[in-house]
Amino acid sequence: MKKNAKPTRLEMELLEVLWKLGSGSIREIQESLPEDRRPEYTTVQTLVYRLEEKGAVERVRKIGNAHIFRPLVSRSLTVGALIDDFLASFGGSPESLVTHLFESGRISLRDLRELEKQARARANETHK
Amino acid sequence: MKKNAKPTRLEMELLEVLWKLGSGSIREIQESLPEDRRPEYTTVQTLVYRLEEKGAVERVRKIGNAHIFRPLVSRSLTVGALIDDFLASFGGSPESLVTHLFESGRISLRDLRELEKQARARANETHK
DNA sequence: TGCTTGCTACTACGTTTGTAGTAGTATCTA
DNA sequence: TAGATACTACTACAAACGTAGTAGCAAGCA
Repeated sequence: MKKNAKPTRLEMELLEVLWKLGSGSIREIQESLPEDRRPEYTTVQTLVYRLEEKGAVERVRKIGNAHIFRPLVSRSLTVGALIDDFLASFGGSPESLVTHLFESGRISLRDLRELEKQARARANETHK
Repeated sequence: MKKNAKPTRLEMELLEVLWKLGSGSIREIQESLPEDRRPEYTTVQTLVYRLEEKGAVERVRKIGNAHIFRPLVSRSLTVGALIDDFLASFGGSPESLVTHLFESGRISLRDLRELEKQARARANETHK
């Protein structure tokens, strides 16, 4: 997963859980998933094993006979990879994406102004 | 493809070609693809057939013995579906996406201001 | 009109992804 | 300590995707 990490939809859901929990067993991961789409225990297990093969998670210790896993990739880098891939897939620049968000009504002018303000605030903080 | 249309990466590339051309034969579509990743003729053919099954394109007429295809879905609706799906997949709101774009340096404060300005301009036009 | 070339229709196949079952073992509990 | 329970390791499998080959027919050319 290290290079060009791009988890699949379900893998991403498991990773989100691990990022939130810090670490956890298969069972804990499974039970942290939203009940409406919670796969069987062994399905989650398979996914965790695949993430392990890809180097996205690792076993840190055992509790009883259960392995505890933790993420090896950061959320922000992973989301970044997803965004890059997505932008490439629809042949768009970040600007065109934002434009589309606006034109399709997914984000309002007000939102944009607010985001811009926050961005400026963060930029200032960083540079102070 | 009508409901919840979500073309795959390659399907999207073919659709982009058709949106640009208006309509075209398999051969034209294939040759409009960037040379560095241009699949074999029959690969493009398979994809076009699949798009046809999904109702994303249709045959409009024949030239010689070649069928001419044209898209049945609009680019903006399709891109919109992709964006929605993407946002759902990483559990994000449009705002968080824009924020991430900014924080990861994919878009600058200047870009954001510019986009916001353009957005306001378009908004004004629309409401006048 | 016969030949060559291009296109169609169909089939094939490896990989990825989502999904889960099974056999066996380690733990805990009564 | 024997039985119940939980977890592991492994296997399976269908659908979606990317990729392309083959057989046969149709069109245009010599």
